[in-house]
Amino acid sequence: MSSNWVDIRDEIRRRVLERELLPGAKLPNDQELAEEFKCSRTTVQRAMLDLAQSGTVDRRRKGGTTITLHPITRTTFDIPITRLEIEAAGNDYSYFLVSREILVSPPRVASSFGLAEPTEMLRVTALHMANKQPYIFEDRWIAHETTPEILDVDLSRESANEWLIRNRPYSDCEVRFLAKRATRQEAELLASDVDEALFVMERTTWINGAPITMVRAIAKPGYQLVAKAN
Amino acid sequence: MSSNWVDIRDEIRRRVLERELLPGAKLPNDQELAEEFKCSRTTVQRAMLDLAQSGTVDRRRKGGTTITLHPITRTTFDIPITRLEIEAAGNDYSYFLVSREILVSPPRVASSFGLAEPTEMLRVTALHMANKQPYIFEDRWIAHETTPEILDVDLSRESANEWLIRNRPYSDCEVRFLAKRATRQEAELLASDVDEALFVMERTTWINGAPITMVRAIAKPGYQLVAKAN
DNA sequence: AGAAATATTATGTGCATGCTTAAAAACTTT
DNA sequence: AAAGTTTTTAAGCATGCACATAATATTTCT
Repeated sequence: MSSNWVDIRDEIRRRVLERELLPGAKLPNDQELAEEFKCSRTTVQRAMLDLAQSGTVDRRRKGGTTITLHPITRTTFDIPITRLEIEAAGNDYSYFLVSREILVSPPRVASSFGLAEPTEMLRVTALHMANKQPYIFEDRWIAHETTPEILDVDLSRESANEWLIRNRPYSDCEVRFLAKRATRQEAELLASDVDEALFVMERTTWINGAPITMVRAIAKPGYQLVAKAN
Repeated sequence: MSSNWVDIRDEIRRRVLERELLPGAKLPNDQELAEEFKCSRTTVQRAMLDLAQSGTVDRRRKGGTTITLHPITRTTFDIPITRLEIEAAGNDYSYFLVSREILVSPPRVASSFGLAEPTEMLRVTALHMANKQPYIFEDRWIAHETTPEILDVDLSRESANEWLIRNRPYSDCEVRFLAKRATRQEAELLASDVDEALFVMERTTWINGAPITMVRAIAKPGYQLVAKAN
């Protein structure tokens, strides 16, 4: 007769779906819910933690628990290592280095790191391919002041992507998604038309405030990032 | 001297960052960690729950806890109601209905719902504006078989977005992000060039298997979706 | 009346303990 | 050796209890 925390969570969700609980509605306190569901307050707490994390309810000390007033769509995306994404889809992965040079970062890159001054950085561009077809074009800036070892890595064999993920963990990461028109170079490498709309995943990482890398993963035409919400 | 769960989580994170724990490494079991941190197993469990949810560790019964072998970037995006997003940025929100008609859904839409047959649906297009400037163009298909009440709503006053969110909760939601070239109509409405690359957030929702709505939110040129990971 | 101090209350966190469950490992049987 | 069975192990779940903390409500003081 008594419930586990999943049952409680699902029952609250059901009440929201059935409109027995409307946005802004106040729930009974944990103690009362525990009595209703014939379980301990700890179990209710566990269910409420989950509902709060998914954005279904708001919890405030003394204020109690309320159904979120303005429902949002909360989605979690996992951005994997490109090689693994390709292999997971059962395709053959290959990679080649397009360019590698040391340059002063343009303002766009410096400002993304929160740096006032343009700095010398290692700039690497590379192409990831699935079944010999272009898949993702990677345009990367690496703060070689923070990660000097990268200068000794043979990037024509191993992608900077993987080397960094394995050897330089980060403490902070900012992700942005955007669309951009294909430049002539991008169009050539990704086998698309110039001016085609391309989907871009941009990631900037730091370790304890020091910049590590900023990468634009520019996907082939038609690429979609999919996730299930809730 | 004893730790709370946040301290434990942060210490494990630190060990990963400092490469004291490498990907694939096995952690001591909860009991041993509890002794190390001089706290109860429950507290360790709480920290591990958080680390598992953020994708830092993998936990398997009997298998124990290991540092995630292939680190991924896990990001949570909250997609708010457009009006609230605009108002939160301190801008003035306005909205107008562009079109409203009943049409047979094209294959692209039907297949997004997982429907084999094309079905009659209500198709609504509308423009959301910030400070009188175009912000997001909304191209929506509504399964009026599932939600007949929508036919009586005055969509020139209230956006379908808000009416649905308030009146038709969903049990399942699929989100996809992509880039598309501006059509002539989109370019006109969003004050962009034809062929400009536009960022699209597409959401499809169901309630217990029955389709509710599919919406393409087509953002103005230059729009970026930003999130902090971890 | 308005400000400051105090009490109240609901959630948050932690502890000790025991039972459940999935999966690996060990063992048996074919 | 392969296949099936049992055992063991480590994480997951649940309980009851106590104290911490933050936000609100109430009272006291000026």
